[in-house]
Amino acid sequence: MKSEHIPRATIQRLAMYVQVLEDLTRDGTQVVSSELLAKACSVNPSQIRKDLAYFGEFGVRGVGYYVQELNASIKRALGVDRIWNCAIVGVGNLGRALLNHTEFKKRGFYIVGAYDCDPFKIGEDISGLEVMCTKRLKDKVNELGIVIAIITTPPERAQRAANHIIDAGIKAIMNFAPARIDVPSDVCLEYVDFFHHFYALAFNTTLTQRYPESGSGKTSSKPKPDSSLK
Amino acid sequence: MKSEHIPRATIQRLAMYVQVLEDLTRDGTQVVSSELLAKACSVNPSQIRKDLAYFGEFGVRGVGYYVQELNASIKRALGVDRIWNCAIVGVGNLGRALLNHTEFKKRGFYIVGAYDCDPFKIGEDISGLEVMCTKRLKDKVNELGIVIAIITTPPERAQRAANHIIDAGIKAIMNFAPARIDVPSDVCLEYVDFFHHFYALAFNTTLTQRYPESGSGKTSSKPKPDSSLK
DNA sequence: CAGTACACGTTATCATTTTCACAAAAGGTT
DNA sequence: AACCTTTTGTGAAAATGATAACGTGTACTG
Repeated sequence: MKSEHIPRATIQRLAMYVQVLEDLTRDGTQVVSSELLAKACSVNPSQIRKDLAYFGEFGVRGVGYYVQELNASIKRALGVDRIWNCAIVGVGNLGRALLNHTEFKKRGFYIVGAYDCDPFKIGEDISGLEVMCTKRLKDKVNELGIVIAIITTPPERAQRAANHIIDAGIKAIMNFAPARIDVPSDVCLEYVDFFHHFYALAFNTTLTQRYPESGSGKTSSKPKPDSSLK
Repeated sequence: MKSEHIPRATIQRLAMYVQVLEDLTRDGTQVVSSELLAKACSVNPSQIRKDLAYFGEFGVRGVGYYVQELNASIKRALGVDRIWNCAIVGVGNLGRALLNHTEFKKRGFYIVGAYDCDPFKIGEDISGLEVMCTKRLKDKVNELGIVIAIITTPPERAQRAANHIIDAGIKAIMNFAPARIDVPSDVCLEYVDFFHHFYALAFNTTLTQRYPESGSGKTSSKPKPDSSLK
């Protein structure tokens, strides 16, 4: 029913539910059952009910879940019913792409600062944001209300970037650089490396081609529930 | 020791090991123990030995693993010891960013085609690649040897893109669009949505701030092994 | 050339996560 | 107003994944 320890997998699924619920909202669907939601997400219906049970009771027995209400509840549970101000550290290809990515604002993650150690980049304007020296991050944290730092440096400079971030007192880091970094235990850290997903895809594809039997050669991950959606 | 069903988590960790092993290679390290590798990856040493055991015996007792050799073995196990030709479907901000991302080629994923349904984009040249109509994908698959399709369309067009891809006979899809899609069971599908990671970060951060006790408010995921690295 | 320390591979144990199964509650129906 | 259908919430069972413990092979030492 409430808190205790919540599996990481649950959090990831909650994020997925939000995605589907927003699709449903756009479609104008009012109510959804765990069964239907489960199908759309390729998970087990009980799974969904269990996941939600960590945070409270959001459904109506015999009816299902009110789409918008559930969506709002999950977002509140995840802590994404607010605005998170972010700074980007490392203005290379990827950093620029993220700065131009409109989805950030839509999802409540506002990029309010861009930092780089390259003197040639400092002063440059990217979609209305002036690139500043990474050393100035510390001064700007309070002024801009930065709570998340996004590392988009080359791998060899990721740790140094992290050090600046930690020094600036920021407690949440999203690391896009393909390198492991060390941070104090009071700092939250997430890695994004989509090549890991590519590796997984390559592996599954190779498997499927070798043993074309069991569906899409899943390793043992997701179930294959029905596979017939509308 | 061999095959059986391999957990998805294992695959993801293997990808991480590769990353660390390549760092070690650059540093000139010859041999690494499961203990050391484990520390660098924040996992349990047994975990690493177990993960590797799915694929064979790669170490030497009393010594450890030869870094380069192990790296090559893992890559072979994952199926990334070859070149995978990819096509990008959807040439928006994100698609362009990926097209310009040099890391793809380094990792063995060659982007050999770019497709979009917008007439204004067709014909455009992006880093040496001519954008073509998505409908032409089918003709080009064999000619270019495309085996992976990358969807970078807006969410509402993701399913249509997927349909074209399936129709073209491609069996592996990497979906960057924030939308669930349906594919036949013989098609491998992976999702990349880094907002899921942002949600997880937001959640953990919120937790940590509420209950600052247990380290970085981990839900229950990774261990916190030692936390002292060099 | 024994002896010893080390680190892997493997089996066994433990913990967590997922699934199953059912009782309780809501809403509609006769 | 009682009944029936539906679908949630939840505890128990099953499956899965992670950790610990142990035995084995390697290399090094004296």
